[in-house]
Amino acid sequence: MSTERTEPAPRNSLEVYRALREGIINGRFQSNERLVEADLSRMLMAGRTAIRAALVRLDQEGLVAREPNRGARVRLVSDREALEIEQVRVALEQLLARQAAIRMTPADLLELRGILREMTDRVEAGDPLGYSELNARFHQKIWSIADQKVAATLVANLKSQSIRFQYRTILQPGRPHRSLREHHTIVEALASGDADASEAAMREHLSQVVETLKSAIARHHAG
Amino acid sequence: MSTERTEPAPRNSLEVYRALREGIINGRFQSNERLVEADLSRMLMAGRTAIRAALVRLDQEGLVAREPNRGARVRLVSDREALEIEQVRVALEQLLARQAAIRMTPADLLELRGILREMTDRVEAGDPLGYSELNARFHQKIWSIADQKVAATLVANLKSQSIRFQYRTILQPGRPHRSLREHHTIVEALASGDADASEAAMREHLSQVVETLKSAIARHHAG
DNA sequence: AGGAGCCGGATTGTCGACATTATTGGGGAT
DNA sequence: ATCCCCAATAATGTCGACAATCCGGCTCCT
Repeated sequence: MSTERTEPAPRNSLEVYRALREGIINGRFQSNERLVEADLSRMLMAGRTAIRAALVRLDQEGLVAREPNRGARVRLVSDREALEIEQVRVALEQLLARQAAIRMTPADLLELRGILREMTDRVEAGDPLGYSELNARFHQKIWSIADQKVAATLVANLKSQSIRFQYRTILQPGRPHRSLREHHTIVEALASGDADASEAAMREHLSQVVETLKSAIARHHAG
Repeated sequence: MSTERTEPAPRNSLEVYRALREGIINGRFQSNERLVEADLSRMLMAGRTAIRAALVRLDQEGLVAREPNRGARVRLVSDREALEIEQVRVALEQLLARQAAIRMTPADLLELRGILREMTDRVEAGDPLGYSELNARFHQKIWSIADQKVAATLVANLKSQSIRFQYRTILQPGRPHRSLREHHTIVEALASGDADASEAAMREHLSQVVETLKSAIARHHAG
């Protein structure tokens, strides 16, 4: 009973893939934990073939690492790599902000402002978790406005890889207010339809996150 | 004998993966061509299991498209998507140029200048193919200087997806000389260690490619 | 003639068994 | 006691066969 993980028994390989993916992202599998095909097969009530296909996919996606003849384990992303990922994310979100500025409609703007207002409420209510979720919605809305599938997909993938680090960076003292100001700036730039300004605002905002992450890592290494 | 494709008989799934990948990128498989597992199995002298694993990987990589129960085919990238890919590539190469400016050593600079000189020779010799190859080496060198695995991997993947379009864009009248000038500017910026200037120079250079691609697509739709 | 439904070939998805490869632990020689 | 080699074990990689699914054409009924 120690390894009781009551899953709703997926059968085909797609469901296995989704179940594993979720399990990794939500941290139900520890980082660097070995993923033995036979075990997963019993655990998820699926054939080894399905497990195998799912692992190959997750490997290519960067969530698990597979070594030939030595099995798969949950991929551990180093501090260094987390930083790289965040830097790439900045670059891509700049592009998305730029495109969003070009394609934005009045309806989109209204929705963004709505999210922004909610975010303000959460900050005033001292609800960092709710704020964090709205923050995600804010950015996703921009992605959908930009209408760039390639970039959006890549960003989403990167996010799933670095999810463990996010908690560290978001809960910094003084961050919420600053973050809120930055989001305001972004919306204003988008509203004016200025692509360059939007890109710059997004860069400013996310570079902040990168710096926070950098110092968090430095502190982590020191302490 | 119509389907004679003399391959050196790969056996394990890794080699199958590589062989298929190469075949797709080099255009030995037409765009949108169906990839029937049994056929590939015979053609590459490998079991269907290996083929299957390779196809899953290539699917996740974006080189083939698999629909459930309907098989796999070489993924056809639309004009629209090719443009998106190129835009993402610009964003990533900007980041790489910036990092390269920071990490560059004198030895790196020497090597870059060497490549640049060779490129000049090729232009004067009127050898667009050799120029194109050197161009690739130039950019790869920058990636290796930047030392950012995440971004470099993504760029490499994107390139393999859009390879078919590249031929169109590189062989434009007047392009070589302009391209050469832009490369010079990039090297100078890198040499001065100015991250912002390097990023801007790279952006200038690749935006040019994006514009060329845009008009090529427009022309293609018209004609 | 036209369309719904159905059969047959072709192809993918899944399973179980077997071969191959790493790892671990013990026994023997020095 | 230490090191090396080798068997035992556990896990992955591969294969062949079978089940499920899809596509085409055909029939049959109206």
